[in-house]
Amino acid sequence: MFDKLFQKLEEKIQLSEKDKKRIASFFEIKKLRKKELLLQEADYCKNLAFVATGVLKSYSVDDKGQKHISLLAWEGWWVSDFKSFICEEKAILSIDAIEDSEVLLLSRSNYEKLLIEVPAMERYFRILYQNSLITKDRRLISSNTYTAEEKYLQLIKMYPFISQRIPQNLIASYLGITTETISRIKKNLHKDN
Amino acid sequence: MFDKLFQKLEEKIQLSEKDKKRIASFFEIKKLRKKELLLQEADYCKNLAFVATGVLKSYSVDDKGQKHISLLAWEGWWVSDFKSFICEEKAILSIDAIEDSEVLLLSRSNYEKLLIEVPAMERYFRILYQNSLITKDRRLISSNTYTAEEKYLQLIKMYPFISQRIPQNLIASYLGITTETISRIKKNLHKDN
DNA sequence: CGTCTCGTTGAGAGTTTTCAATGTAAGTGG
DNA sequence: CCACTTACATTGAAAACTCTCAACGAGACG
Repeated sequence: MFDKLFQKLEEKIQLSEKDKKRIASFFEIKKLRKKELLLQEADYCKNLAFVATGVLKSYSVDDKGQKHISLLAWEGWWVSDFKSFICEEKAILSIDAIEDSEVLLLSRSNYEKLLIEVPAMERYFRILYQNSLITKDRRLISSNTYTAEEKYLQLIKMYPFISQRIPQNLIASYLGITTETISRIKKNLHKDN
Repeated sequence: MFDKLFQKLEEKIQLSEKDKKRIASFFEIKKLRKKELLLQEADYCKNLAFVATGVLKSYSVDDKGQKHISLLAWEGWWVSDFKSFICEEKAILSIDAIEDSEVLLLSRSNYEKLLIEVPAMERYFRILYQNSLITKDRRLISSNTYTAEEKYLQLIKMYPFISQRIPQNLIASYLGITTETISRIKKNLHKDN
């Protein structure tokens, strides 16, 4: 269960066996069935979740009841309603499992303790957030700059196998467009060949 | 010149006078005239910039020559092409001054040194990035969820005085819409009163 | 077999952009 | 101080893009 976590941590920082044991002790293991909720909107987000296996999605729901996916979290990714987790406010995101999944949960107090007791983790999270910022920046530029078709093509290029694992309607929601629009984009692409 | 920097740092971490002197030694001061470039697209982004006074904007230019502002950086904000800075790639963003400004530059090698020599700065940047992530997340959700009018109103609510300092066409670019659209939104708002 | 989920298609509606023209305020050099 | 230029905002009309709604189809699953 912790293999994936340590693998990801060790991409960015060095850890002794002792560190690893200490780190593991801060996490709680949770299994999720497909569609099961990890976080319900308006609850407090008590954990940072590391996805060991499976895929989760985090999303918000607007006034008209439409879902907007903010993150697709695969194995090796972290997911939470960050603002709720950090600021101890009510969550505006919900999080659930797209497939049966296993996650490692890190509570707020354990997060703080971990950062202090294992200084390398302070560094790990700084680097993780630094990289996430880069990704988010590009997504934001992309979202404001490109048409639906361009955004879709960029996504496919970045994650060629995404449609084998994520239904089209969720991909659409992630891109901020409708599933019908994707359907038409695919049709046009075929025409052009 | 460094007052603003220390003020911002001390919102998040504690610093001794000795730390402050050490920190200051890593920075280089630069003054920018209105419209002067801090970073040119396709150059390498060699610095993290802290805005001491003034406002800068970072933006990308698409195939059609249109500018898309990714960040408006006021006093107390940091700005850079993060990906270029961290990964040492060519920048896709340009950065210039909207007003006469003063910035403090932190080079890549000084950044690394600073994080190691002053551990509190590791913590500072972790918290800074953590908060930036929260903001970016909300912007991304907003960008994918709301209409031009809703996005504009949200921005005005968040930064009531923004239009006193930032021309409308730049605000439009920041929101990923056109200045004409903002003009029409304002017209409609007056009608409703 | 029936139900549920997911994707496709068409037609019409809505939003935002594009392009072009005009207005207005501010800044510069003579 | 005026004339000229430049930057920025407004308005209209047409075009482009994407959505909405509704119907239909295909596959998975119990």
